[in-house]
This record gives sequence, C-alpha cells and structure tokens, in this order.
Amino acid sequence: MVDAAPGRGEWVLHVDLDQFVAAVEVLRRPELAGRPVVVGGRGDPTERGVVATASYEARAHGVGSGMPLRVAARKLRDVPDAVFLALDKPVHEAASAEVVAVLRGLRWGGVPVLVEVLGWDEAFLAAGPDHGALGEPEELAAEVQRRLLERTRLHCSVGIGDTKVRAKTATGFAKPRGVHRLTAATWREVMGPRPTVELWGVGRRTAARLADLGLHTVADLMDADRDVLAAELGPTTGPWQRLLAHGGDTGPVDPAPHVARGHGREETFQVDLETPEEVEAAVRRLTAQALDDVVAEGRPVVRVGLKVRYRPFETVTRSRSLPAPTTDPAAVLAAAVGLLERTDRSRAVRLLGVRLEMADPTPPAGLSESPVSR
DNA sequence: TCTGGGGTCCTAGGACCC
DNA sequence: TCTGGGGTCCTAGGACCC
Repeated sequence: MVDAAPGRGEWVLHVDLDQFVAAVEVLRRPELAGRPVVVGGRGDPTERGVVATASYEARAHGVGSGMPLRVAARKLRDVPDAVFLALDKPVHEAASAEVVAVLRGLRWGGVPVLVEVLGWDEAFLAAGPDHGALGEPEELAAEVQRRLLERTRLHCSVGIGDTKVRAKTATGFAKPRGVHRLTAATWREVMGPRPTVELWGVGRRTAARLADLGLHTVADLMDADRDVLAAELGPTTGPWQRLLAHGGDTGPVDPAPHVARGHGREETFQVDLETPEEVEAAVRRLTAQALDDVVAEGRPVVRVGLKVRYRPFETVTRSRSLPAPTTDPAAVLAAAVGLLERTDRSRAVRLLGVRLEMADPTPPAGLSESPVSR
C-alpha cells in the first residue's frame, strides 16, 4: 500500500548520529573501541560536570547523557576498562562540520535534498514531490547512512515521517544504526499508550502538570479538551502540546542558516566563589568572552542577562535592556556588572552565566524589510 | 545522585502610553 | 466620585532542547 506523506506532500527525514561525541573519540583512538567511554567536562570524574555522551558499552552500565560525572563514575566503579575523556570542542565541531557537508551534498533523483541542521549531531532532511516517483524514503535513508559511513566513518539512525515531529520521534525507534518510519497512519497505535514525557517538547515538569489534569498517556493528551489545555497551560502552550501529541507539525524543513539571538558564557566553578570581588571578576571575564562571539557577528547588544547559582542549590536570573544598542565593550561590561547589584552578594556562588542578546541582523541591502513577520 | 554549557521560546505581571 | 480599554515594552522566571 502506498503510504504517501499527506499535507505538504513531502517526506521528512531526521538524521541522528549514534553516540556522536564518543564515536568521534573512538575514531581518534581506535584502542578504545568496545570499551565503556564517557565524554564530559574536563574528563575528571571527581570534578563537577556532566556526561555529554556515553558509548553503548557505558550505557549498558546505566550511564546516560546529562548524568553528573560523579554518578557515572560510581556506576562504572567496578568496570576497570571504563574511560573518562574531556569534551574536546574544536574536534567535535570539525567532525560535525564534515557530517553537515555530507548531508548538504545529498541529492535524490538529481534534486538537492533540503537540510536543516539542529545541533552538533542532528539534522532534518526534506525530500519533496519535486523528486518525482523515486520510490520509498527508506532508500534515501539507506543512502544517507551509506554516505556518512563512507565519508566520516560514523554511524547514524534515521527517522522517517510526514512531519518533523513524527520523523524525530521515529528516530528513537531506529537507534542504533537503523531506519524507522512513523506517519499519521501509525502514530496513535505506536505513541498513544506511551507516557506524555516521551513526546518531543514535553519534559518532566510539563508531564507532571498534565498528570495533575489526569492526562498520563499521549492518547490522553491527543483527546484532551483544547480549551482546558489553553486555560491550564497558556493560550499558546496548551494547544501546542496537544498538537505535539498528535505528531504534528512545527513547519517545513528550513535550510536557511541559523541566526543566533544571542551568545552567552556559563561556568560552574569547581570551588564556589566566596567573595563579591571574585564574583565580579568572573562576571567581567565571562562577559568579555561572550562579547567575542557578539563582535564576530558585528551586531550590537540590546540586552544583558545574568544567571547566578548559589550554594545551596538555587538559581536566579536578572536581565536588563540597554538604553541603546551598543557595541562598546565598556558599556556592556558595566551593564553586566551592574546586574550584580540586584543579586545577593553575601552568598557563595557555584555558577555564573552571562547572556548577551543581539539586535536583529540588518537585512541585506536592496531588500526591503518584510512586512510579514513569519 | 547532584546536577554542563550552549541555546530557544513562552508566560505573567507591571509600567507606561494614548 | 470612580475609574476604560487597547497596546507595547520590560523584567523575572519557567520549561525545554541538544
């Protein structure tokens, strides 16, 4: 039977590299193949830090992404060949760029495939009706896997769907190294009985709020009353969660380069900062680092934000719009330091974050500003 | 168990303006 | 006396993602 993608009439593929960061490390050091590899922080499991990626061998011992390194170390205590490695950002960015280049070079039926990069190790692909009668999307998925392995020696999993949400969700069933298709025709049967937290965009908190409303499964949320959801979760968020539960939409695959809203720097200190002087010096350093990224884009700063995590564990944020957009480092530094006046300067600080929001990029000369906002 | 660092988007409430 | 309604901007904070 023909299971054509409805609506836009195109297939969405979600490509997700398998254990990306750990796989890159194993390529650099083939002797690590088959061993439990944990990448995160500075590679010292006695430090504050979390797991960025764990190899499948490490996952077999219960180690997972986002887990504190100290917890991972405990789980691997009796595993002598386990290895902890630092996150080597330049190396992983380079590997990511190779992956993206391969994806952007893909053609199907002689027509370029649209690519929307999601992060270091993920992308959506769109293969539309313009590609003609080329057969099943699984053929394109297999081609993606073959070319990525050939060019980068990395394995990936591919989800196929008729929306981004269904493609992304399908990838979860494809891992590792597989291909899985999930469409409107099969969504309710597959996802309906599962807990809402398994939906993309529904986290622990939202799942708890939904549970308070008696909505425990995806099917519960699919069938929930729109008005009740809007009243309980907000006029946008409520209906949005219901749409997610149905597996739709989040729009077309967008190949346009990502334009950052801002840049930031965040640091968890191995030893808490005890004095206001130490805190202010750290704010200045982090602000200067974030400014480097902003200056590189040539866009002025319009807003400065500060995040402070105290001991014991409590996080506050402060922010301020600048009187006028500026590229003057002194003005930005002063604004960031000024936000400290609105924090409790007597408490020990374990994390500081600075975020600089930038003005919208200037449209290219010759193009009038679009009156349409999306 | 004890929680990174980079981001995005949404909401609520207050200030302010006409 | 008592007190509009619509709109925008700003700030703090929440939630989520990779």
